[in-house]
Amino acid sequence: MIPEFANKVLIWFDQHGRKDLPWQQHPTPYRVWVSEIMLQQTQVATVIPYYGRFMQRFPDVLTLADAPQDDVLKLWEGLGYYSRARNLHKTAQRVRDEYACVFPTDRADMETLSGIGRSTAAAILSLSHGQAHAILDGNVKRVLARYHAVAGWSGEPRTLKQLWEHAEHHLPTQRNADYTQAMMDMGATLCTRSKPLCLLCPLQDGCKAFQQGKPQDYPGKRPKKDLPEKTALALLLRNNDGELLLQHRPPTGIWGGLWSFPEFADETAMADWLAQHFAQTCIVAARLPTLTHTFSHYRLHLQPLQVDLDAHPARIMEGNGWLWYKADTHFTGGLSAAVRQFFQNIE
DNA sequence: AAGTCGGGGCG
DNA sequence: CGCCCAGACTT
Repeated sequence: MIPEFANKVLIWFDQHGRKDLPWQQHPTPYRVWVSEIMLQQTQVATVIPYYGRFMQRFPDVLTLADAPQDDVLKLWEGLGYYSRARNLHKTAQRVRDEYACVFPTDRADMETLSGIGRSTAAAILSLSHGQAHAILDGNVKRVLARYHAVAGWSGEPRTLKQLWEHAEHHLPTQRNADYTQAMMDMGATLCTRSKPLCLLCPLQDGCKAFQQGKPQDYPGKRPKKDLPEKTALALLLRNNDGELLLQHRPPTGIWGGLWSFPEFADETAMADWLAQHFAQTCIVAARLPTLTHTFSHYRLHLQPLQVDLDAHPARIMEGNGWLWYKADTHFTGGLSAAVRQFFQNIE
């Protein structure tokens, strides 16, 4: 049975929906899963080249599970939210070890995997197996919030609950994969955040926000709070081969698992560290322009200080989370956008 | 300059 | 449960 809402969505999909996205070709759970994780944080146009490189390097879940984490982060470089790449890797290993490389087909089992919550599990099972589950990503939230004039912000539990109820209510028992894709497409191409194309929308008739004449008022906005400002020093330590020291960051926190310049709260901390590791006084060769990086919850001002070593450094720093970065050689670890930008500037 | 995004993790 | 965390991109 296909409810009227879903019927309209499906008719629109047949004419206007996207059917040629890379992950729509051979939509196996693995291929859909990787695309969904990438799409959680990034728009389709940006994801496509990343997805192609990722599938080329990791064509199946076993290849991904067996790869070094550095390789995974390298292909994620620039996408942000690096915990998702780490979760992707971890989940691949669980699917290899606990499910013999075959993704579970039960939604509850799927949701125990790292990085897969209710909506992502539903999307994978819907798009790859046609199972009838509702999704609720940002696009679908917008469509439903407008159609039903749900005013609150989806970060509020009761608003989220209402949206899930609407999503479940409209679910068709047939053509679920097309319906899921259609809802995402409508949110992305028609029911956009600003300037929605209501005149082209198949749901215009029943849409409460349209009737009110103010689709832009939905969904409700996250209450804003001002960002704390933080500052730190980034040490650009150069040895006499012209190589720069990179530090493997801890697995959690900002830029987790990526490689970046050693960071210090102040020059005293930096000087102490240099004295301890290189028996060298801290002679700052250059103070480079401050880099400002904005995260969702604070703004970071990084002051790069260049220090040149006069003696050849001991090689004890190699391995164990440290390396000397050679500008002209291939480096397999992941770099944050800030570090990459920095390297681009000096090259 | 401000808004966006789904899920993890903690108390 | 309620709250905070994470980053590069679009508008």
